[in-house]
Amino acid sequence: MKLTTKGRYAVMALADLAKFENKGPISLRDISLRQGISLLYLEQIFLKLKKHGIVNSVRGSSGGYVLTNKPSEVKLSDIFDAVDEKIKTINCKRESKKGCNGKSSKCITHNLWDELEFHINDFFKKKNLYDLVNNNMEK
Amino acid sequence: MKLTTKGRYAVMALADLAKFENKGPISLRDISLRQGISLLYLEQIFLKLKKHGIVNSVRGSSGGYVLTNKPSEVKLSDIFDAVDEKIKTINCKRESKKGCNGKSSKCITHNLWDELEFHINDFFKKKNLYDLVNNNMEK
DNA sequence: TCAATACTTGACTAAAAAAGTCGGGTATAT
DNA sequence: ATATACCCGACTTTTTTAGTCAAGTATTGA
Repeated sequence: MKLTTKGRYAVMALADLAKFENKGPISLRDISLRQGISLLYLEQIFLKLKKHGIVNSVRGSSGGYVLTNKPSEVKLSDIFDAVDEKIKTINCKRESKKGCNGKSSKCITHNLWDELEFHINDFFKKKNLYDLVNNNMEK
Repeated sequence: MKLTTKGRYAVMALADLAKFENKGPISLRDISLRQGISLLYLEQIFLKLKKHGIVNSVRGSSGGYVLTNKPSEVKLSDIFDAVDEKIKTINCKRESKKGCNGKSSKCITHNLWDELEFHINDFFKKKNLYDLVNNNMEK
């Protein structure tokens, strides 16, 4: 069980963005250098972040990206959502073999995965970019 | 972010074992049929479970596997451990590029991943096979 | 005894997903 | 007008996961 780089990079990049918020648009090039993430990969990630309204872009030279909202309003769960970092623990459904067809006759561990999913999502819903940058990690 | 089948299958199979505990050794063939998991794959998984002392084996016909300890004493974290389903969220270390070399100068999100890891592990430490089989999921 | 059952082990392979690249754009500030 | 930087789809490589195979060994029951 692990996070993909996409999710991790997205959070790192946005934390970087939050940190330098007051400097106007930040170019991906800067983030790439500071965080050691491939520029081309970052472009891919920011495309998604933009589509989901988490960042806005400014084109042209001296352009870059800015956060749409205040860091304290950006939940980490929103970020993971945007880059398709889903918490998926059940694929019982695929195996039509035994039990777990959704409604009745759930497989023996079904509830467990449901609960885990909730537990993790809950964790990310409680954190925002402001917490991250200011190291407010005691929540 | 997702669980691998190895971890899921291990839990499912052991829950099955716990359920039929009083019937003596349970063969992998039975588990395979009941849970719809490939027999050959189960063998691989149970090898690991045995190495980690979670199950014992009885050879020969009418042999099979039994739980070493009572279901209530088998934490899910032990199971995941045994089959290498690790919760690994950080690999900051690989990238010697920027920050996060362990001690000082941790990367900006280092604490976050640490905390997540703890959070998930904690979840699994609180659950055991008995809870699972008896659907004691409110913990 | 001997055949059937079931565990043991390492190596191998196929398939899927993740990670990252490429090429050719478009917009804008200086 | 030119350099900077976002935009976008398609592509390739790498890694991991999932599952198979072959060749065993041990034990029980008929």
